[in-house]
Amino acid sequence: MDTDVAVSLTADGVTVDASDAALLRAVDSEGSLNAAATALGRSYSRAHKRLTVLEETLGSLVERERGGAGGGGSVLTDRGRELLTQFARVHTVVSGTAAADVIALSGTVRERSGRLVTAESPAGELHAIVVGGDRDPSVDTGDDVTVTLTADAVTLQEPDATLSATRTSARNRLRGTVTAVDERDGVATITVDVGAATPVPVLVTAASRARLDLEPGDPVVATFKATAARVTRLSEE
Amino acid sequence: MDTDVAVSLTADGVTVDASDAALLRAVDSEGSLNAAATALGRSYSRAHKRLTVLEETLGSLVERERGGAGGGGSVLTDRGRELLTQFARVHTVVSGTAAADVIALSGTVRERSGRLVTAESPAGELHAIVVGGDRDPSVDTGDDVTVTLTADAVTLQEPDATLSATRTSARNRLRGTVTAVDERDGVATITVDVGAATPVPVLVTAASRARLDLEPGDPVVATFKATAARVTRLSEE
DNA sequence: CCCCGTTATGTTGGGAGTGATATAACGATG
DNA sequence: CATCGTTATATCACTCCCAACATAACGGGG
Repeated sequence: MDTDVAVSLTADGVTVDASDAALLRAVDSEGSLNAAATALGRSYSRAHKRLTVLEETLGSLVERERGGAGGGGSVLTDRGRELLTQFARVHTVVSGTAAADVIALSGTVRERSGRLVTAESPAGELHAIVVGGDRDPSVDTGDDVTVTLTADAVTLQEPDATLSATRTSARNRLRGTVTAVDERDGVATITVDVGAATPVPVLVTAASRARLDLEPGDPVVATFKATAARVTRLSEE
Repeated sequence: MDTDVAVSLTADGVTVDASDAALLRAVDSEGSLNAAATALGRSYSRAHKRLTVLEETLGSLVERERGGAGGGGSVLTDRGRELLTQFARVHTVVSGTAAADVIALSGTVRERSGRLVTAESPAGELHAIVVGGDRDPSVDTGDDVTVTLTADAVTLQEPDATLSATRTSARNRLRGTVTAVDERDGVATITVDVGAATPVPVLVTAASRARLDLEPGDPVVATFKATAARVTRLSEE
């Protein structure tokens, strides 16, 4: 059961999806809208129509010239290239987190101020933020919630390194013990039992794992930023 | 230009998308497949057909009974509810990162071992991992790359807190100065100039901002995990 | 024994998106 | 001035998806 995501950027009613980005990318590499469409196995007429619709609200994305030596051609404008890089960046970031393991901790809300929520859980005190979601009834004190984050957002520390806690950002801090280590390709997934219902997977580099000398049974402290964790009502699950 | 994502879970050829999850959720709250379909404004026949297709490969998701007092009804099975929570968790995590600001730093690869890449950048040395992406030609030494991550993955520290660096995971560490502070709803976006082409936005809680006493002009150290940052070839943008 | 609302199944028609095709305009090159 | 491959535009037919409709089976309750 692997997860995949479809990213799209939307502005003023138009939404640029992956196929649109692919079209722009093909125009950039092929040099003409016609060649781009056939390279992607799409019809020229549709590609052209789609492009004009996009440009109608986004401005000029492709500089098109007809006639001339080779019959003409198309080149990406600065705006088009900028749109492409923006899409690529969001895509890599989002698909990156989609590939990461998900951590879910359940607790009850003790306090809320603004978007910041503090919750009690078997693993300890949790700080996280609410994301102004789609159909998300706002979280309130006393609610049963789950705090979700990704395995790559968690940092591991030696259990006695408490002194530096005050010098950095306020962070979640869970004590636990290593239950499993899975290292491959320079990256290690450390499974940590923090007292929650389910052990927590943590993604670290092999270098970090070696430096901390982590083996099953070792005590560790797992920390993560409050802004990297999201709070949702349990009913919403 | 805001970004939105469509999450879907796929297994054995079937992909469960948001509308499927909504259907299951409606069945859970309405008590019958018929009521669920009409509540969602969808036709019953289609909903039923879709459900059977899903169950064909995922196993029983909904316990259906016909006849009886109220004519029957449908209840989610454990598997169905489990699928629903899994979907919800992935959804909140992914849409959470989609809502966060994207940080992009450009550099050139100096070394690679496994999925871990070390790159040189104007801001300093960067460590990040390659994500086994779609059409991603693997990154190699000498390549011009961009390292992308989200603003919520970056931690801020006082500039003189260097001593604790060795006790925690190997991390990226960029010195810089605060150029802007935007605090609202208990969450602050700190813009930091780290020497890169573009200043870096960092998302912290208002409490952290107050503790570190961050104001424009102040020196800070921005740190982030290597496993939270992705490397992509520059041509791929 | 009838009633009722549900599950189960199939058929039909319409609408949206798209490929395919046709035609015209374009303009540097030879 | 003819050529050529492109852009620009319009139309037609096809496919896919889905709502709508129809029909049957089901079974506890009145």
